[in-house]
Amino acid sequence: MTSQEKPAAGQTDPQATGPIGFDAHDHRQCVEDGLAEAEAHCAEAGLRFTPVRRAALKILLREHRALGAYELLDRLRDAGFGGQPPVAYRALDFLVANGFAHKIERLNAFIACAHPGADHSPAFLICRKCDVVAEAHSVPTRGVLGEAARASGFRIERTVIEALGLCPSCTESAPA
Amino acid sequence: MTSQEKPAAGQTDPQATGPIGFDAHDHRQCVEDGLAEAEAHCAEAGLRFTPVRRAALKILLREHRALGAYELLDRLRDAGFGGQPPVAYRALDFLVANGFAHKIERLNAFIACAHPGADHSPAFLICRKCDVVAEAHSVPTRGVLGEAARASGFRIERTVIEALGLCPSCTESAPA
DNA sequence: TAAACTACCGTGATTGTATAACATAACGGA
DNA sequence: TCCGTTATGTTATACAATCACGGTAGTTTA
Repeated sequence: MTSQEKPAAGQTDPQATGPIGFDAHDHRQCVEDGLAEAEAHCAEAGLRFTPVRRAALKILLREHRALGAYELLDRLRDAGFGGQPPVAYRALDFLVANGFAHKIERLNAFIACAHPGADHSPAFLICRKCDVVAEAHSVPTRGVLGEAARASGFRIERTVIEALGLCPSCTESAPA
Repeated sequence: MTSQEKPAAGQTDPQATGPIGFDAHDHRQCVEDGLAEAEAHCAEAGLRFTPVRRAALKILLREHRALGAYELLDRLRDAGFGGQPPVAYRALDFLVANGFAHKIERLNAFIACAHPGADHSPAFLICRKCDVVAEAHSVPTRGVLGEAARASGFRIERTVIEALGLCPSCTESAPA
């Protein structure tokens, strides 16, 4: 784990305003927005937004980067929840299934959704140097996959679209 | 593991002609082609196509589906090579680094390249029912990732493009 | 009100994936 | 022949994910 300009190791300062995706914004606000959004969506859909699930989402929102399952588990334990793997994985399953978080396959890690509420197919830009992750939208029926699927009669259900490389700021410090 | 129209469990008959990608072709031939292609490429590029690496590629070519690292390891052990994880992973690293095989992130598994020789960015269609994998070409600078990268100044180095769903034949047997 | 049901949570153990760390053997050039 | 590089073998361990079991709390049903 490379935590660079973070105020405290292991626990990000919720007051901080820092880079998300690749541009800056009010971090404190988006944690609250994310939780409120999830709360509303669950209430409407009859889903149970339980304490563990809420805590897990809060941790992911605060961090605003991809977190491994065991990292999340550590923090859940610190927060007074169960400390065994299934505790984290069940919460993550719920969050991912309902679009509040995404799994980054390349990293075997999870990140809070940057566009809560929307039912979408995400695409990610992942910086290999500073671990920042930016989320964009993709359209499964377009692009190479869509063409190949149409041509062969394949029915797409989910897509994994991820790019690994250097984010703008890391590109400057390590050119060529 | 769901091996459907395979003649023997665990060990594919090298004489068989069966579906690859989603269409049929001469399987025996493509194993030999793949090995010959790799051999030639290594000779030209000054790479060492050692016995383990050759055996690993042969196993992947024979199977023609995504194989887990430990599955590959078992077969390497059966073939008289070292039985510890790094043996498989180092062979896989070599094959992937030189484009003779690809990793399917979604499955944590590896598959022989279907277009040997070409330096390319692969995209995959993965059937969740029969585990067949089809390989297509993608162009990193196009599509959602390319647009997002250009817009933000991100420099793409590698991409992971995978679709999960139902292949043509599985779609028929399980419609809706 | 009590029984039955369901969904969620906690825990222990296990399997699968991947790499670190270190020692040895094989190859190639000075 | 010596030496540096590369590949392999081996041990151990970190990290990821799931299985299986039992308990609990809330709801439904009678």
